Amino acid sequence: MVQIPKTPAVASRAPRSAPTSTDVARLAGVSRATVSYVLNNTGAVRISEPTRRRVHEAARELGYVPHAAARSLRAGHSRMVLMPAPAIPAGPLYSRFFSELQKALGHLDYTVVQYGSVGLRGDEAARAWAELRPVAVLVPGADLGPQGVAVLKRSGARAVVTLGPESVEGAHALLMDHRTVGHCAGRHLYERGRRRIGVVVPEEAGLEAFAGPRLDGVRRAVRGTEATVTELPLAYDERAAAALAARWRSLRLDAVFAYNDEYAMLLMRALQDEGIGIPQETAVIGADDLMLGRLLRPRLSTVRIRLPSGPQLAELVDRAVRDPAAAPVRRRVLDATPVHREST
Amino acid sequence: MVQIPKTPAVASRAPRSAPTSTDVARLAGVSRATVSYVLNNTGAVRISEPTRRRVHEAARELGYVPHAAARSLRAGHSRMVLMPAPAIPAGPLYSRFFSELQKALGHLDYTVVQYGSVGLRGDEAARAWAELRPVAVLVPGADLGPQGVAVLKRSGARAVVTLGPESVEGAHALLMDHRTVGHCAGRHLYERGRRRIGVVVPEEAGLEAFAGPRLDGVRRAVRGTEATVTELPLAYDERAAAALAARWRSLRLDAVFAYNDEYAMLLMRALQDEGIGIPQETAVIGADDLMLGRLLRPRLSTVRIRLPSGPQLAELVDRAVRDPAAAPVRRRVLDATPVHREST
DNA sequence: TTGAAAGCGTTACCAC
DNA sequence: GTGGTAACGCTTTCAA
Repeated sequence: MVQIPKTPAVASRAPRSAPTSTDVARLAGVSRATVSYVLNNTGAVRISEPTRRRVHEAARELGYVPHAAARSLRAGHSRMVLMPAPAIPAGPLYSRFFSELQKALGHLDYTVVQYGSVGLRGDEAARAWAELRPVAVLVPGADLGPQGVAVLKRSGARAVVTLGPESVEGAHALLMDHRTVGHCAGRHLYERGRRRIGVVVPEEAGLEAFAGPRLDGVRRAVRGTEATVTELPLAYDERAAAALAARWRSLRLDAVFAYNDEYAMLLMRALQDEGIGIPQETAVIGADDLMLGRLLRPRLSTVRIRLPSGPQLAELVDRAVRDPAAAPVRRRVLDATPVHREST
Repeated sequence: MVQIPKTPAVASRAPRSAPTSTDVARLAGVSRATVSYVLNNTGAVRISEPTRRRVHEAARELGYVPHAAARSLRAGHSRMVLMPAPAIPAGPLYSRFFSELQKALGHLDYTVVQYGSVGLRGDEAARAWAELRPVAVLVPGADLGPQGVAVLKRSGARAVVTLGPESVEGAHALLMDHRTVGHCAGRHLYERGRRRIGVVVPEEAGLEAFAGPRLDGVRRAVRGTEATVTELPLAYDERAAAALAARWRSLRLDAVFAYNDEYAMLLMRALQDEGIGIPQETAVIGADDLMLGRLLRPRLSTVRIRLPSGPQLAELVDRAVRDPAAAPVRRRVLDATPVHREST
């Protein structure tokens, strides 16, 4: 029998485990320290050119990839920015916003990671995030309490930023108050002479966080006037829309804010099928300014929403990370403007 | 001068760094090993009830959160499933698919993480992912070559699954061949007597990966017949659509496959504004079966796309992880069926 | 210019 | 039952 000596590094075509810097060092005939110096381009230490080449060569040959966990364990910190992945599929507005933010943070050399927090809620989720020891955490929505913020900070997060309706003790807050959207729509309708305003409230789960404030915003917009606001629960579904349209005239409404452009299209179609004149008999306004709305006939009036730009927000995060002791930022960032087209 | 001894654990209300299991052990008056046993509920070792309580108490008081990096470094593996975050905002179909998958993997006790790979491409991206030592990697699109797969596997990934048009050497492949979608649309139009078929090709960046195959699919569907296929570049923009509609009659087409329902709506609107009868003069079909299409008049025919269910795919990943030596799976998973409504 | 060694937070093996 | 100790892969200080 011939014994084949198995040098770990060259054992076989399918090595049992990942090559380490030790393997690289061995192959290059240098110490682990030297490998680290070369691969990280450490400025303080000069390594001879031939050595550098040998190290690089060896690393390439072995397919060496540094171990992020070991590195950040040693360093005591990472550059990971964590955000929970949205539980419900996000709309185009939000998706674009996240994409941009991700890119901008990437340019600042952060690694952005979306964490799929399945069933976790509240402090449980915060603990799960904290296990990864992110340098910053961005949390949309209201999934995080003061306790959660404390947990994250204690475990090394230098910045916790919430994107939501309310600010949370200890965290930076980008206030995205959807009441503004409703307020904008409500005022637009009121100014155009409408007095009996319906507000669509989606029945789909996960939308309450937006729907409630938008409704509330409309109420505020007409508070102290003679105008009335009627809540209209609606499922995103043709039958439900038809049913609502069928009893529309009995509701005696002269306008409706349809939550967003998609619900607006759904409802508008149903109202038109019912022979209700838009905007003469009922004015319809949506929100989000999707391309969709421009294509409808009549063209759909809407509320345009502007979220903070990626680079702007990225810089805020970066500043917060660099100076964790600074006072928490508290900034309104949801900008809403009415876009008047033909449906109102 | 009175020297205040700073026990790290109780130093101040704002500890400089995260509490470790050492801190918990010290506070509970036990060893680190015992802490580990208690907090991980290690079955093999029996710990007295009072000790357990003391440990839990201490952990709670300090707000102790285990350090994932240290844990997985020690364990030599993690349960992280990594997927690159989509560079362009994904549509509702894809978003829903990912949500479901994430949930299903979560139930199998995997941690799903979307990695924001900004400008990284190909093997560079693969290396960045490999640094995290994920147990499995799911890659949509064609961003990964055989080299990349090799890197990932060498660094410990037990399963690499691609979701895309082609299978990659060494990886499991869920083949999502969008030619099927085009083929489905093309055949539908042909069967309904259409012979001069236009195919919208979006000009937006990032869509080529889908648009090309969909176009190709239409070509295949009518290969060997007298039918012709005309490529129609189109930006997602009212003006572009109007311009295309203006020269529509000169194109002498009797049908168009509009890439998806959104482009279909855009084009259909422009054609209608031009006085072109749908479906009499030109049949229009979209894809993705969005709610949108049902609301248009005429109701939009479409191609319904079914992706694999979350639990199904999660189980595939799990199996692959448990048996990395098994032969790579290679399965077609994109199911397309025509939905005939009024526009064709 | 290079190497030896310590230590980051965990867990698992083996004594006590 | 409980506690010491080694080891995971990496970086960095110090010494040669």
